[in-house]
Amino acid sequence: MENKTIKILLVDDHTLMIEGMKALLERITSVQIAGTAGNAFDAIALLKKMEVDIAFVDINLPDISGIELCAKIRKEFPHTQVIALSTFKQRSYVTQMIGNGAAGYLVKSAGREEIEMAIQSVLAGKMYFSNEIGNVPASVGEDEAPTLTKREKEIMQLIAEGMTSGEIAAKLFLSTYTVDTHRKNLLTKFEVNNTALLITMAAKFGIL
Amino acid sequence: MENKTIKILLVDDHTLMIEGMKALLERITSVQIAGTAGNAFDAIALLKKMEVDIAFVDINLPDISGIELCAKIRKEFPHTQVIALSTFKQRSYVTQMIGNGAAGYLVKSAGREEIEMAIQSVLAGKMYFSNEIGNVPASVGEDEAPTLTKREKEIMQLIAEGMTSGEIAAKLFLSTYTVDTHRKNLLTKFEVNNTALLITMAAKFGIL
DNA sequence: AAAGCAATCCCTATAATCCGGTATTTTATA
DNA sequence: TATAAAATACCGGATTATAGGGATTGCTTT
Repeated sequence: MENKTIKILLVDDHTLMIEGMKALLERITSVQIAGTAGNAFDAIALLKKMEVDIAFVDINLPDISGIELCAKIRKEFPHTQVIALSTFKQRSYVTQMIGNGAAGYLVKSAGREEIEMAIQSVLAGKMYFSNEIGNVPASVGEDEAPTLTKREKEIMQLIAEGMTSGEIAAKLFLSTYTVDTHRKNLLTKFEVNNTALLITMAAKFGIL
Repeated sequence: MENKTIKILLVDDHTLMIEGMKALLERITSVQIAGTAGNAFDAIALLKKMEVDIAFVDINLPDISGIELCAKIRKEFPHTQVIALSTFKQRSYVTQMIGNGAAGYLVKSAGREEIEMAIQSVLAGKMYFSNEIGNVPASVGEDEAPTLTKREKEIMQLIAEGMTSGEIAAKLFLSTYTVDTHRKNLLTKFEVNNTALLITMAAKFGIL
């Protein structure tokens, strides 16, 4: 593990971010950028073609969330370790990423040292978390976020953006009845009984 | 400014916090605890009676928010500098505190060194921010959170907790009409047209 | 092949919110 | 003490959301 080059995959839809990471990583000998992808779909395609040791995955991706991608990678390419990338804000995501198999979590403002440390830690089988995450919660009796289906997440997002059931239905080419059913299921899953509390919970869990 | 004792006011409704701070600060020569208050009202009263160099203000106070108190202090007692105290979570408040004249921002888990540094910085006319806040935003084109009245905040909170207008009215001994009016005003102030988006925005601004 | 789940659609009735006004009473504050 | 801002209360109509059902299709997993 010491004298082999470490193959890295970068997944982020912000080109600047990819470029920045590349520039940083290329200065590290023993590291090689195996590929870059702007979305989860391309990332999976690349992983099928090559061996990758570490995948840096942005939490916000255009197609599916980085959290899902993380789970997918861990399942289909167990050799590949995942390090999550995010802006500092969504610390509620940290828990979710860990739950889905991420080996590390870096904020995007991290410097070269942090990234190197993350890589070393993860290859050594340890987890690494960005300093900026801080002396995080160890959170008091936090509840688990319910598991949502793709459609539910999509609709949840649109509700949070202020769209009515009718508008959502129109946008997704569905019947309003269908959207209503999904809403009902969301309320049930979150164990709440109105939209206001639904959004509050979703925000707490970092789903928004 | 060097050889004078620095007079400090502590404002926090958690007695333990006050005690802890006192213990820390008393070890620093040249610092003198001028007074302590458990709410904004008492704090103002104390400020009227004595000269205070630095006020440590908790963001969460029982009567009015620390943010408002901060604005008030800066306005009525310009000689007094304000350092905000908060738990690590509400970093969205940092921006608001700065906007309202705070000279510093400390997380409650800060140690003696941090507090000393904060005091020194602030007296030297510089701003101080807790390490744990991190290389904060410099935030990209963020919108300003609208200014809410006390009642509005209160009702906003209850809406977020999932209560209906009727329930809120009962709890606050108000007419449902009144609660509805406040809701309307909230929607107007946030420039949204339903509760879902209202909560989303409030969460973004860290009001919840 | 059966079971389970996700996603779709339908119906009815009740409850809650939203929109557009208007209007009085407190409380701050200049 | 004016005057502004906040808080209170009211009305009617329109729109949306919620609660309680039931039902079909397709996909995956056992």
